Amino acid sequence: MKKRKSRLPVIVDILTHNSIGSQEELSKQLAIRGYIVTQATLSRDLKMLRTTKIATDMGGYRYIIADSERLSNEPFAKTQNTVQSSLHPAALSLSVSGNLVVIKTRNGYASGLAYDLDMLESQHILGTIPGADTVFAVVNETSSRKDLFNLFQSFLPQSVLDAAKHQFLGEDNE
Amino acid sequence: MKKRKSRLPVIVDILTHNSIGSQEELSKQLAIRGYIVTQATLSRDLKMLRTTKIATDMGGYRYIIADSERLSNEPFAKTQNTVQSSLHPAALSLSVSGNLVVIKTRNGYASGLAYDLDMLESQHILGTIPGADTVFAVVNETSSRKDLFNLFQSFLPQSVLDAAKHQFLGEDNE
DNA sequence: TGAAATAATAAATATTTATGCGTTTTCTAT
DNA sequence: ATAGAAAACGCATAAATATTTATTATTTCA
Repeated sequence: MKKRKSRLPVIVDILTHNSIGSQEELSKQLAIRGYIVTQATLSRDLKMLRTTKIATDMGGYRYIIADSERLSNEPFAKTQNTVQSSLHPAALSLSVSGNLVVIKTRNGYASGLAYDLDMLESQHILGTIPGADTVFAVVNETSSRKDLFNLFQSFLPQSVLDAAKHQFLGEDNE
Repeated sequence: MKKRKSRLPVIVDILTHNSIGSQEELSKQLAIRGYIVTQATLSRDLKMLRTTKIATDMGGYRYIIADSERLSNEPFAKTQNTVQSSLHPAALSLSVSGNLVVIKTRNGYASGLAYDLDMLESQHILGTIPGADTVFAVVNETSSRKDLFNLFQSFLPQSVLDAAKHQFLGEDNE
């Protein structure tokens, strides 16, 4: 049975949009989607994806995807575009410095947010790199701050945008 | 016995400069430095530090420190400044884009390199965020490329610098 | 086609990590 | 100084994860 190829993107998707704390949990989520595998296989899958379990600030754990898997390889671009265009609830703050946007998230959510940001396929964002609770996004040199503001308007909660508004109006406003 | 406070920075130091693949290994390294603790305690320590085990491309595993612990809290600034000013052997390449420096490292070493870069406390580097094999460093807007070149000259191997030299001489050379 | 090589997987097991609980130490406020 | 609370810790064990081994499916190519 060679389901691995189709399964890995699904795992990425699950981990990105859910808080999965163990391989058993993941197994159940996969089962729902028609993939029946043992924990042993998941251990290998996760190693392959360079997934990693990290403590959340809720006291538990959560699997997140390491950056390089998404930054360079990007073999999973077109999963099952589950990007709900709803505003991203895990975002805490946003700031801009030069061609760089820094988004702080609740711990464990950076990966998911970066993923969703990627999925927008905006010409204004050249690439993202998530940590555990921080996303760096590199901005296209030709994009204006107004472009960015518009982009994030449909992506981040109003409260976050409000707090960051001055960032988009300062100098360099093209 | 309340050694935790003094132990945590040592753990950060050990994980930063060594490839530690299990809590047993870490325990041994700590013992060498005079900290005798059980695995149970290390499990708690590592959770507290938001440390995480990630697959290396050597087929094994390695603990790395999550970014935010170092980015925001930074309670461990002045550990035992074990920053050997020797050139960083894990660095593979360096590139500059705008106010951003991107350093590629061997897998698992980004965290350590970012840590050492932080330790330089250069005014030219505002902050770093490590992934598994990539470090993003945000550059002070007022720093010149020449400043950067000088900075990295004493930090990265000559071969890496050579390959990146043109990056510092192109446009925007102040 | 069919033999050999490769890859994916499960089952069982080994290894590693997390945690409940009881004890001791440290801290805090009186 | 001392009671009470909080934090740190070890021990034992539970829970989770990684790996060994064997099996089956898939690919390759003669």
